[in-house]
Amino acid sequence: MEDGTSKSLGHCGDTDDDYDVLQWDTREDCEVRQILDRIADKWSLLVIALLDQRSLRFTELRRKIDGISQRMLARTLRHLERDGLVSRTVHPVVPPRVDYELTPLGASLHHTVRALVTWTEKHQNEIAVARSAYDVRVVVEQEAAEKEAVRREAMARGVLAGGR
Amino acid sequence: MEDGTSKSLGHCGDTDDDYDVLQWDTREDCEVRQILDRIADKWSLLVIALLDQRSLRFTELRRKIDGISQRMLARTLRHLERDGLVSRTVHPVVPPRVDYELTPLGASLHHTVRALVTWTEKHQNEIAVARSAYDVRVVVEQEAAEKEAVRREAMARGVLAGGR
DNA sequence: CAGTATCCGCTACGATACTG
DNA sequence: CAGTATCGTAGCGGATACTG
Repeated sequence: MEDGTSKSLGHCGDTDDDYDVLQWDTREDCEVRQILDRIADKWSLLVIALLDQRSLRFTELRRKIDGISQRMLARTLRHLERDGLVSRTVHPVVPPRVDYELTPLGASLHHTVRALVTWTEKHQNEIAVARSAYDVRVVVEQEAAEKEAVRREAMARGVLAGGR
Repeated sequence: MEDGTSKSLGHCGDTDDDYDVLQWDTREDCEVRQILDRIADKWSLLVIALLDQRSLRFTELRRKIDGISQRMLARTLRHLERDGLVSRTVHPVVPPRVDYELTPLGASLHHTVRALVTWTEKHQNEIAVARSAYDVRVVVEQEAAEKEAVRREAMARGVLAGGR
């Protein structure tokens, strides 16, 4: 619907008095943030990765991406098209046929996306281990806290009893 | 939600009759998808990128990340901690001091995150151009469609008038 | 300072129905 | 087939208040 791209800026990285080595602006309205949020959303990564293999039709994408609704696929594709990452080709035949493929810009992104996916695949076991370790720690700490509470209460009662 | 299928996972990439070169499972419940969604969310990328510079305290992070609420920062940090990407160190002093830093695992991710950010910075102008081009196209097409509609209506009325 | 707890609005998203 | 339009809902995320 609306779209707040009224900002003229071209590079928004060097303003605050308090910034340091960070090479990238963290401000909310920064264009980089916006683009990043768009690219790194739930479906875009999937679509980009799939389209790198070859161009695909709407329904092919739909079938390949488990759990996506037409709505979200259409939305995602339009966003990617708008950002110039994906091109849309309508073949005037019946039944209608629409092909999606990565633009050169999109293809250049894919290299990075692939790296991210590869990293995730490579480390998913470590992450799984870390998660269970964390979950165990939380439970243990909770139990310890409960015992501590009981102990204190008992002590307080002891003091009370002694003071009478 | 439900998950009735007894998957022989361990590696979940090769089941359907219709799969191709894609090296990564697109299914919703796949662990890779879940991890990706977590890493690539609105704040995680920021936090990881910031922590690569040096370890930071809670409030330092809060101040550096424009627009984040305590709630989201705490949430994000706990998620990252749970996934073993960030370590949390409590210094028992007053006032309390808590340092966050990347674990080796988190540091290895950062390399990839950095690549993503760099790509975005590099191509933000191209994307901006693509966007305005797209927006113009949409407006033009809309206007054309409206004129077409008017034309047809006029023709229809003409036919009606002639047929009377 | 470094959080957690509570409330709550907004919108992202899915399900469904309809169009060219 | 390739979408758009409409509606209902769940949960993301912000604001505020409270704790250790």
